[in-house]
Amino acid sequence: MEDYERINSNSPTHEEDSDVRKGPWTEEEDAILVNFVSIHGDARWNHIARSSGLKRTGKSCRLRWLNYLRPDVRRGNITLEEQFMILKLHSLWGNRWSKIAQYLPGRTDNEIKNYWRTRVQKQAKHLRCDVNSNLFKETMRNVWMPRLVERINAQSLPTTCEQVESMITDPSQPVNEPSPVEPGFVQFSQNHHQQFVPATELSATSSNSPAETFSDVRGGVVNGSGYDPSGQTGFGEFNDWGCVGGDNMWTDEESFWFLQDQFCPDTTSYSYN
DNA sequence: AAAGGCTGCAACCGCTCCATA
DNA sequence: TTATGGAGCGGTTGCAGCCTT
Repeated sequence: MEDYERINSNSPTHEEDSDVRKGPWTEEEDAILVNFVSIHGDARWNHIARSSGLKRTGKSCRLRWLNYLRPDVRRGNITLEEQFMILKLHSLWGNRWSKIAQYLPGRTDNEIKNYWRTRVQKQAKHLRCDVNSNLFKETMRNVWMPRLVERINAQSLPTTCEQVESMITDPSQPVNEPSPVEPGFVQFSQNHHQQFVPATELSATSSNSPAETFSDVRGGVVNGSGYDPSGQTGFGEFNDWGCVGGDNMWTDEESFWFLQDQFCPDTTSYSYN
């Protein structure tokens, strides 16, 4: 309790002292919570909130622990495999963030939700379509996801498409979810961690997949908007969204026109802004 | 250099579900 | 059966830091 009193020693009034604290957590609060959970375990959050002396709600303590303080929380950028998993699992389950998070070890539902809102929905916005629209789903399924698989396989040493498919587990074999590999899932192994991808989706990565079609048309001209990729010879790597990366990174507008050309070739009324 | 806009993320809110008395 | 409290979930908000003008 001394810790908490020290934290809040600058509180001006007794009335305010009795208020529940909100907002960003301090290092001292984090230390108190970590110490308390290490002794008493991560359950009964209201009890923890009261007993620890933290003037936080149980919900706030739980959230802070799960999303930030938990020792197995993974930080850093979302990997290609994780991006693929998010796209795929969201297509299966929708906004079931906690369920999706179960298949991304160390990632929290909050992190995945933020990723979806800030990255994926941004792309949908640029396409002037809803994330639940057929256009967007087609874009995900036929461009972004196959491209992600290509890049994942390119990174994995040396893994061909056939080798990836061979990693599909026997659906008849009983396993515990979410790890080891769930029946019907494919295991990617990279950077000392593993990811699991529903095997049903790997069929889209075969040699006849839309990804090949996509590759074939790289550098094609997209008309009607002032965008002229014909000047961009020698494309570099495509980024996560099917756009060219590196020095030849496509802008959002360029990728917008490219994707429109792929999926709405007959439409000329769209505009980018 | 400064101001305003934008982005990404941490945290909160409200609701639902579930266990227990 | 119903009331109550705790836990968990998805949606939303606030803000720090970055970017653009």
